[in-house]
Amino acid sequence: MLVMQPFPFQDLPGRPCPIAASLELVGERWSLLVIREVSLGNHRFSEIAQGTGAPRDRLSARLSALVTAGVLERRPYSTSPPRSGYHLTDAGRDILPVLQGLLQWGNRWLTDEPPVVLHHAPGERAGHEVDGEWTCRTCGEPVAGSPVERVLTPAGHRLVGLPVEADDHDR
Amino acid sequence: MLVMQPFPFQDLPGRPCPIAASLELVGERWSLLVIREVSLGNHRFSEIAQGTGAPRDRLSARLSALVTAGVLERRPYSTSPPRSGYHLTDAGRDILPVLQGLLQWGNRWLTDEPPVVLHHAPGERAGHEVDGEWTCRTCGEPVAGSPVERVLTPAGHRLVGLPVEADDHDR
DNA sequence: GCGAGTCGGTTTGATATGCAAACCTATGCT
DNA sequence: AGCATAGGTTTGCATATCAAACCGACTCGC
Repeated sequence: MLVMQPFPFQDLPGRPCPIAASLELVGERWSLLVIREVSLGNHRFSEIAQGTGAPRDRLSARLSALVTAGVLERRPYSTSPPRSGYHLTDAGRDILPVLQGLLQWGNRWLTDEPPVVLHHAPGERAGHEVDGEWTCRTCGEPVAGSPVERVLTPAGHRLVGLPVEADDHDR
Repeated sequence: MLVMQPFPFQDLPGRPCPIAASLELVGERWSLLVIREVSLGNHRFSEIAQGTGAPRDRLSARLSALVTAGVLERRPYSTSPPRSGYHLTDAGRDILPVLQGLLQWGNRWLTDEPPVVLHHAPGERAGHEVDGEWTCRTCGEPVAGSPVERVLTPAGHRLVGLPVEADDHDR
């Protein structure tokens, strides 16, 4: 299932952490908005530029980086002139819950009148606004509020407090 | 429930979108890692600096911005010398699912040997790794894969395709 | 064939931001 | 006094970002 380049966690500036690693790939400005646009069905350079508001040179750089990272793929839709659209890979689709989390957080805390909300089961009578929470697929329980333990592998550093620096009492 | 400043969605560079608005507050480099550190129990400047690896001046700027945004609050823990720690507000705690999403995505796609994983119900025999998904609290169904409709308010622009520009055929 | 327009970028030059390292203030410790 | 620690701020330089101009390949209308 691992199609992307293994990420060198130990090269991260702070603690070796999957969150920091993820942000190295998709945390730069415009990157997540590019993924949003593509997920909305806007696959072309000009559409993504309009939807995000990103400068064209930044957009070009981000698109290349996201393709290299394996989050997007280029897919030709015309040979003359040669034109390609950008589409989500499996990894790209798998990051959409993060965007839904940001959407819900923004709607909850930043406004009384959300410009866009998600509706569940839109055709049915019982359609309702999505009220998302992060839930464990294995046991069905919400992750927030459950007893959760963070388990570290040897490279994982200490979670709380300062790491013990290399001992220098002998110099 | 809205304790933060209402965000001017219409001032965003691209479409007026809660995701973009959220990223304006927490999308800059180091911000989400600062929130991660505080959520781990590292409340002091030097602890956060160590845990994130952020330069001290950047950290200072991010902490101030996050306090202003209402994601963190300063809480004095010593009067002489005057010292404060940084703690999550309700809004700050509410963004942790986004970090869990990034954690899981990084663990899934960036490595075979995650440096840190979340374990559910650690004391019990049935403890297991968290396999999170974004689920609707109202109906209990996963959001991914369900029929979901994006509902726009008037300010929400078109989701797909380019917006119709102001007509200029008469000049 | 010719001019205008579109698409997907790249280049340019000014501005803003990020960075490491040094510095500063207040305090405690001996 | 002399040194150490915490929590920053300042400095000087490097990098990234931005808006705007430019470019090559093509299409369309005539």
